[in-house]
Amino acid sequence: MTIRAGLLALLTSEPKYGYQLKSEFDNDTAGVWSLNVGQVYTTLDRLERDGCVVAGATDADGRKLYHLTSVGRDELATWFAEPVAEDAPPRDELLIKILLATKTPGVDALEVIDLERQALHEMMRRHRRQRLRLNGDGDLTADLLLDALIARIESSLRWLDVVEERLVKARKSRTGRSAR
Amino acid sequence: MTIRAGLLALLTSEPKYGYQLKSEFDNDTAGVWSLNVGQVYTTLDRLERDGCVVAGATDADGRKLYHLTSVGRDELATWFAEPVAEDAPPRDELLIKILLATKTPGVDALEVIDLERQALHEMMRRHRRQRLRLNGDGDLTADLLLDALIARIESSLRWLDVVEERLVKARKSRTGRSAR
DNA sequence: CGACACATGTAACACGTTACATGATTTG
DNA sequence: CAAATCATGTAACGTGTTACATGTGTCG
Repeated sequence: MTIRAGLLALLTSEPKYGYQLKSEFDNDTAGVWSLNVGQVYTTLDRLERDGCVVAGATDADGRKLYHLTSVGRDELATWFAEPVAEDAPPRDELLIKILLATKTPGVDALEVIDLERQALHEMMRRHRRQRLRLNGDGDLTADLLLDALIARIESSLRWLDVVEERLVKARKSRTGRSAR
Repeated sequence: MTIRAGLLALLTSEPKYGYQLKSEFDNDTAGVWSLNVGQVYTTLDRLERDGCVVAGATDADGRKLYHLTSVGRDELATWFAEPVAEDAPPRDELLIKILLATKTPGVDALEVIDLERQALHEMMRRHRRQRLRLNGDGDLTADLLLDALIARIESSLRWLDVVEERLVKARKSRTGRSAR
């Protein structure tokens, strides 16, 4: 739904062609969620099939321009009008993984936590570096996006600490009992 | 990948049947990511096709038991050994939506933010209520999961505040200029 | 000239999701 | 007895993803 709605959003201002949509989406998400071009075309096909867009005339350079229809406009309006956080949160691989790690025999949850922590730190470093690079570009969007990503990672890191603490505590009390 | 790996993880301790896997997964994720039973069976089919599990004999009650194979064990080990946060973060609908809302003509980003904020607050209330209910159950996992979800929502809410602030600031400076 | 960005598409597949069908067993 | 839970499955579909094929234009 994300990409589909994203393309509709990009088409509201004016008709655009596939490759252009890819570039704009990439820019608007600061390159964080770069699209595979092929996917833009397949998604456009589906949008056309569903009557959300129509492929009008080509532009001066022979590029096929897609126009938003009223159906598409409606779908987009609905997307903006309905909150994302409706029911269940999206399945989060990190959370599920850690929870299962604590319950799976033969898997040391503390090791998994450490691994994920390192990867998150690396990710955060990358984001911070990118934010520094962008600083001064005046690109508000990119800045906001990076803020969100960094904040989310920090939240994950704090959570990993909490989980680790509880595991260590549980482990200590267990060895304490068995060592008596 | 999440469900697939999840089923493998649940099968490490002993052979299990489909319905059992569904219940255990639901429990392990505190009902937050409840599985559709049908999906368990289709995923098991795919796992069998890929040689990760084999359907052995049925148990005393005639339920089909799936055993983990060495291939499955390997795949699971790889899953645990590779960090989730590898490259790009998962496409986040909320972030993309807000970013696009600020750039889409005819859409009031402040309204969208407000809507999402309300939904997030509602979600958080639900999680907190559930955490209170569970308190005393001694279910460590559920508690940890709810902690993570609440923390994530708080992080999203803070971010929405930041975005709103910047938008209001930008809007003010614009009207200030035009009103002169 | 060679590499790279631009530009459009197709084929195949993985994963997830929903809805439907069917029947046994348990329990209020 | 009726309803709910247990239990297994199938069919159809939507989205996303990758890899591949193909061609034009541009720039060093």
